[in-house]
Amino acid sequence: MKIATFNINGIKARLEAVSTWLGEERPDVALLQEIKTVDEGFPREAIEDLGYRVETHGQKGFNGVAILSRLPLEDVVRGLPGDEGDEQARWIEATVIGLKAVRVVALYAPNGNPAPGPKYDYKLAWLARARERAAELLLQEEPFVLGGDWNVIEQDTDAARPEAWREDALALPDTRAAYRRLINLGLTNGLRARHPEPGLYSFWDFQAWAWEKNNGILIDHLLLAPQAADLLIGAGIDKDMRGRTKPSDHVPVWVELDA
DNA sequence: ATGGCTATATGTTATAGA
Repeated sequence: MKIATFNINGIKARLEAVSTWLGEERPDVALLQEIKTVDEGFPREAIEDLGYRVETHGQKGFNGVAILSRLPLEDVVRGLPGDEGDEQARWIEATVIGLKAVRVVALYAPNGNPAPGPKYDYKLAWLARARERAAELLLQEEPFVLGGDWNVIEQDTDAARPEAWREDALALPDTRAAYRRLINLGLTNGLRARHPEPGLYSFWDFQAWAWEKNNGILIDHLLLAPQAADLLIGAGIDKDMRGRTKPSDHVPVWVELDA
């Protein structure tokens, strides 16, 4: 079961790029972020025609996540628990029925800038809620994958220019600490389990020739429960997507599981 | 700090992204 995460930065602008990618890479499951549309605005038929089931959790203009799957989906749940007043669409779960059942989450963590401030407070609270949900899922002792744009630069080697991010909400010590508290529940970073080397990135800014200068950061991650890490076969980044026509500023990151 | 690119909707400008 190949599971990819991809922040597409708007499905309306990215339908062609996403369709081409699905056809070439054939992920069994695609966890999408920043669909930037309400559910009714998602081009469901176009994706279904490619052989994918579609489950969305959208909102108007910003955010929004989706799960695309060539395999059956069960028990779809929308929203991250822990704050009834949170109206931002950043979390959707489903169980994928492959050779084994795998619970997957498509998530879009808050950016959090400017920090300090209310947006940063929301980010830290959101990461704490994600940790609580992960702890709940771990109690079930079944395979799961938390895939998405975590908006966290885990360590300086995940940025081409770490000094440029030192004061940024993506790399501040409190951000890294909140992320580590989640990882330390016992989750495995699928890409890093196979590729620990520096210089791997999943985002390059649209501005200032970031792509041309390879000024990137790694912030899109698939975090595996122990029962999913046991099934890990391989992992990678579809880096070439960033150099194509009308790209997203993110590229897909994927894992292959024996499931 | 400024600057600058992209997407969306609030739409000939503002907001958010990272």
